[in-house]
Amino acid sequence: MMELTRKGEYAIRAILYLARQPGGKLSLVGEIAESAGIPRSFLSKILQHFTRVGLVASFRGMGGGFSLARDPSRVTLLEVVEAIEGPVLPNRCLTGEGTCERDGACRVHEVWRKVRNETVAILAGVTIGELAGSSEEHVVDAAGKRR
Amino acid sequence: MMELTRKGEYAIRAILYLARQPGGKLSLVGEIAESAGIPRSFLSKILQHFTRVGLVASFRGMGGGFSLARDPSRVTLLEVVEAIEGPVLPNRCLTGEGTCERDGACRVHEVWRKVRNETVAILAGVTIGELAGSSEEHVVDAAGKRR
DNA sequence: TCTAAAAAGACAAAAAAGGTCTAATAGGTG
DNA sequence: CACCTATTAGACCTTTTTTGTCTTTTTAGA
Repeated sequence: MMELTRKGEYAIRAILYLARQPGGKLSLVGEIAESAGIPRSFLSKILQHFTRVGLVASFRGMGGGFSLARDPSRVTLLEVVEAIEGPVLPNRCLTGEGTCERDGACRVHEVWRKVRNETVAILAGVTIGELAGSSEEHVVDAAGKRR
Repeated sequence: MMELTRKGEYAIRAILYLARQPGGKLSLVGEIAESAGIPRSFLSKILQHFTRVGLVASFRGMGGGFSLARDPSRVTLLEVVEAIEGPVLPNRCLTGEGTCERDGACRVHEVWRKVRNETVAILAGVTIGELAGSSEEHVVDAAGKRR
């Protein structure tokens, strides 16, 4: 349970890719897609969404491309994930749209709220900058040899 | 993101229903279904699964029905949820089946592990007995304090 | 043996995930 | 301006998962 979708994973990979580029440099969809192993058209959608939401900046035409709209150290993992997957809501009753087991004072409800709060706290506590951190840590890639 | 499926919700409701019955009493599928607002045939499948897993005991024929196989105070919410939804794995890379962003030392990985651990701890820390407890106990608190 | 239950398994509709394709739009450049 | 390049928009499609239903079989008791 509680799996991130492929789209979510792609989104994180793409953002990390952008975060690793030297400031100001623009990346093309195709470039990101190939490097991160993401279907190109699908990635296109994801980036468009990030752009609409303001997490990513885009430029059209020759010399165009994508870049992070903010400094990686000011973007949390929570933002990235929620932008793509929607708010963290482990249980429908937290949305207010239903009663999870029909009693007014549902205790299960509380448990899920706790789970959500913890999850949000963890995801909000880590930034893309930290995650992308200079891979002096050695990137020896098995499949997609990248520079 | 991270939503419990309807099946998961039904499962919790059904288990809570059983937990509230006087010890030794058997309940019929139809009875549970109606009382908890669950489609009967669907619930049937859920109960069958619980039975196979050993969380619920079933008896056929006249006078048959279902009951919890253990004391409610010895069944955790984690068990119930995992029995139906599978293990708590917020990210595929935790399963070992893929690399979430292809670097050997993936830091995102660590974050998801933290999320999983916290979630598991919370769900394992609550028993069905506590959740089913007679509602006299009056849950006052907003933040999650449970007397 | 008759009846009341659960068990098993095939089937199916609906929704979500995962992805592709084409046309439109905007920005540079000669 | 004409042309090339890259994103944007949106229609479309396939597969998988969810959410069920229905029918037949098995088991147990009276």
